[in-house]
Amino acid sequence: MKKETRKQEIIRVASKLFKNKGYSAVTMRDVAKAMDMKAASLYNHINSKQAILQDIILNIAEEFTSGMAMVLAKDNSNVERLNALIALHVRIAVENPEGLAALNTDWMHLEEKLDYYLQLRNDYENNFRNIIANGIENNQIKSIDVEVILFSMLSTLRSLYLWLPKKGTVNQKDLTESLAQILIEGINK
Amino acid sequence: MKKETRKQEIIRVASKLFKNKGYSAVTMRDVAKAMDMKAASLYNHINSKQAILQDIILNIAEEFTSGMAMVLAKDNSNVERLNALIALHVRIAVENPEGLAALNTDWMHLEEKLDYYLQLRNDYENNFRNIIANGIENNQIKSIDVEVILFSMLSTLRSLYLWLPKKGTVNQKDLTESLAQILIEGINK
DNA sequence: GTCTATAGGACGATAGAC
DNA sequence: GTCTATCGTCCTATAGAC
Repeated sequence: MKKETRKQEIIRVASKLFKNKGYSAVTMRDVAKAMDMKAASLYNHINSKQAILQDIILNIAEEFTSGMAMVLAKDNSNVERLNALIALHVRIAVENPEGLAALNTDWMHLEEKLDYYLQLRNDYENNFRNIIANGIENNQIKSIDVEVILFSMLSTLRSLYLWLPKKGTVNQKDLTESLAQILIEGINK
Repeated sequence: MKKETRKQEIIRVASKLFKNKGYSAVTMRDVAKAMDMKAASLYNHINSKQAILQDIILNIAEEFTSGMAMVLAKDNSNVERLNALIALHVRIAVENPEGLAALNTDWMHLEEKLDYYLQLRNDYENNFRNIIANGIENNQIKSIDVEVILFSMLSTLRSLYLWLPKKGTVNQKDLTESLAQILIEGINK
């Protein structure tokens, strides 16, 4: 494990604050206070408040993009691919719940990088949708409105960051299996 | 249908802006511009920006509370109760997606009314959890971690506001049925 | 690399004319 | 009920000393 640079520390502390109050409500003075320094000093390490948001959101968005590429690279069934995507979301949520919060609630405050982010998100959703649609075509998944299935799965997976911190230390494998069962097999007996 | 007062109009316009940028990023000058008036004039109808947020969030929170009370008043099975709660969330999301956005993303910016909101939300979640737990006890619902089921269902239902506007006019009954099938029966064939 | 000081503007809200 | 003018405060970011 490499030692955390001052810049990385600022970004980590800022993402925690962003999670609690949102990007717009967090001031550079808040970040500085949490870092035990003055706001002006932050600018020796980062270029702007906006640059912090970009760093947080784009790193995670690109992690989802490469995760999806790996899922699609394997020659698995559609249901197996959905299971792999559930594991991907759980892993990223466990590793960086604060960053995920910013991605989910503050992406609209991106400025120059907004279009790039939206493109990544759109591509990801299209790939997710195609897996579901293929599953329905091949009679592996129930013939329910693709958009409703996509929405339901993504809503749950995208909300993991809200819920994980409450659980203390989480057994990643157990959670992935429970979620897979609920999202794919349902809860009815 | 009673005629909308100027105050109600301001709150409706503000909730639309809050949905797009969040409470903190929306200024009273933004609200005034959208109303085609000057910021100072808003204060003849509302007491403060905070009062607008309170009105939006607490009205919806109380609607969920009374909806839950009605579900619990009927002598139905636990699975039937879950179906009724799905219908409740769909109805409120269709009626007021902008208000739901504020409730979901800006509740932490409530000031005096924060504790009251948190109490309503906590009570609602406890009732929801008990329905699931009773269903498991009575062998109607699969024996999966109650918290994971609760989280999964609430995540989907609470995200409806993000997704409904994309669908244009929604058939409320069809959506409720699709969601019920996915959330309760699963997607696997 | 941290500080003090401050530029330059936006913020919520009020006063008072009409 | 809407306006103009403005108060006092806070914002991001920079300049320059140490």
